[in-house]
Amino acid sequence: MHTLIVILGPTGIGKTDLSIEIAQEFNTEIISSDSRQVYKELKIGTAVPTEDQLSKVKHHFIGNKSIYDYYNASMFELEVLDTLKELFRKNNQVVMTGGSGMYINAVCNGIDELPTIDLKLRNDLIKKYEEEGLESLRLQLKMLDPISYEKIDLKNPKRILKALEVTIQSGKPYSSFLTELKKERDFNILKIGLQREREELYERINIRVDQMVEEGLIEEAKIYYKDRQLNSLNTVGYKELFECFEGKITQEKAIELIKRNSRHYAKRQISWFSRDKEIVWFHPEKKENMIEFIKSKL
RNA sequence: GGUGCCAUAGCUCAGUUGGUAGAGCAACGGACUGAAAAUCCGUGUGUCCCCGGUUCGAUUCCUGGUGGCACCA
Repeated sequence: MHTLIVILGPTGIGKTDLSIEIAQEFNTEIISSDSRQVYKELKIGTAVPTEDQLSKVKHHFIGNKSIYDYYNASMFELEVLDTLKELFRKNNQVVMTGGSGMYINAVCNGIDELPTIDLKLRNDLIKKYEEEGLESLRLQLKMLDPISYEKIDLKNPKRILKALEVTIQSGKPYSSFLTELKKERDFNILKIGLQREREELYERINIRVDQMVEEGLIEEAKIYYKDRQLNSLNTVGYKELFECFEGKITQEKAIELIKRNSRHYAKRQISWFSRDKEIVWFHPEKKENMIEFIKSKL
């Protein structure tokens, strides 16, 4: 039976090295489940594995897209399933590692099919939001899709925009697309979560940000300053430096904010993962215990 | 050594005419179905430096400590 070994945890916890060792143990390859490491232009700020690390184990979904491409969790799901089909021909186990909870869920549980949104429609709705405010979008949603209106976080513009664009594009309410069904996969899934003391995790994050700066994060961000409006660049490590380039904050302040925002991000990841009862938690240094656990489940 | 000022949340500080306290930043908790490193929601977390005194009641007033800062020696 084929097994997907998912190694997950917040940013900076130590997934990269560990997953390489686990992949080596099972003589297999790694799928990255990281929504920002897919962009080939973003290297330093997204902490992609080094050349040395990449040479040890073949990685997929790192640097396979461009920041100028449109990409999302559904596309990731389909592409990963394709890749897994290939990989399972030669390996009974495949490792998937990363911290993007929604991307991991897309692969493990699937997400419902939605129509592709016309770019003009999306921009029109955003324009409407900017000009008329959230209340106007709420009223429209209440009319077009009362079920979503009841269920959705009405203070979150992105949620309302999503529901509206799907409803308008398809002519059917957004809520009618949501099946809440978990898609069956033809492989087993083992979820391993990595945990550390909060203080230790934050210390690691702070140190890593300083390292990124030494490795040239500021120069990397400068290259893409002109593209700062892209969603792919609405990313911790870049957006703060763009503020600095605009003269709004000092470089020192930007680095401080990168650290803080990385900590906040880590916390959000912890919240997300803590809901998933399938995850078995380990300390990142307990590699032997993890391998023992994985083998017992194969 | 003397004089003065200060000591309140993790930090910087406000405040209480005596009824155990609140801002900013930081921090903490949560939500999440194609933008997700995104987006959104919620929460003051406190021996008010210490020992006494006055008082029904002291973080607040008083004595004495301790620590810090400034000035004078």
